[in-house]
Amino acid sequence: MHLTHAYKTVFKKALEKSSLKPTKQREHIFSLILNKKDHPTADEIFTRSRETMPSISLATVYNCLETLVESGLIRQVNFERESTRYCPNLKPHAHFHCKETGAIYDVDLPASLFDSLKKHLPKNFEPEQIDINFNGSIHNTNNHS
Amino acid sequence: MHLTHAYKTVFKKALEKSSLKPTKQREHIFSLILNKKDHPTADEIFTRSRETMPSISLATVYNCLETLVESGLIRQVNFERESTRYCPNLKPHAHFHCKETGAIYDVDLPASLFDSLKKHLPKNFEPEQIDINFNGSIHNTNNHS
DNA sequence: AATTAATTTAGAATTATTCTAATTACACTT
DNA sequence: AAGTGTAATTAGAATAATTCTAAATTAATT
Repeated sequence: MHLTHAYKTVFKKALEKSSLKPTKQREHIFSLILNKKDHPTADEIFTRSRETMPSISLATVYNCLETLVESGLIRQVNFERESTRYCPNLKPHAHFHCKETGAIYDVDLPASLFDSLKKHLPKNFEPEQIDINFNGSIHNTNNHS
Repeated sequence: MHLTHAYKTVFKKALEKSSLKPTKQREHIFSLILNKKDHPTADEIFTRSRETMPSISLATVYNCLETLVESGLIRQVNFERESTRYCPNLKPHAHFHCKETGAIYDVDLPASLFDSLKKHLPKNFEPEQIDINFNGSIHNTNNHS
């Protein structure tokens, strides 16, 4: 679990811009999220963290996640009232939530689609974020060969 | 707080289709949501219910809301991990959440937009519901007259 | 009227998250 | 190197929305 040099720079810059410190714990959690992009919950991140940093606490995990979100390095993803999940994909995209497995998939979307969504808002509405969540199931595509 | 004849029929039909009973409490809560469409939380609905039905319990409010959602009469609306809110608008629409006031506004969207969203899913992904949530603020449009 | 099944109810339990207060780590000065 | 100040981490308590449980009520059916 390790950040590449490039990500290390991004990490430091992003935190310092909000005058936050690039600590061991923050870096550890960020690298965890970058290296397994399965939209883990805080608790899952806590469990994974402990494998390589046994002294970290759950409160720290929550704190670090908050600072990473604040500094724009990761995004929160919410489905209904399930535990918040975390996503390092910063491109414009939506999420698909499989109601059978609970898994979450990124769905890339063109920026133009977000633009046409915005066009439907009254002129004085200023959106900062747009969340698009699909909920459904994933069919088996059987090959009858 | 009263359902029109038309809505009473819709209400009964929808519940009976899922073999649920059109009880006083369910009707009361449904009419409350229809008559003040401000996306109330369960707790707000509980408080409002008590004004005219003082014996209703919070558990019943949660139960009724669940059955109303199940039978398709109302929709749940979630923002981040805030309390779930309830919405009787069944047309395709999105929600705008004002981060200053916490208010939620319906944003009507053409069905075509939902269709083009769906086109970006892999072929075996079967969406059942699409939630679109804007988060932002509402500007003052001053009239310099 | 008796029986049955569904609904309502009060309160306990659960769970994700936030809060609190104490400790630790670190940069900066002397 | 020791001292100071600030931010970060930590453990555990507190909070809040929701769900669960088991008993009581209601309504429909025999």
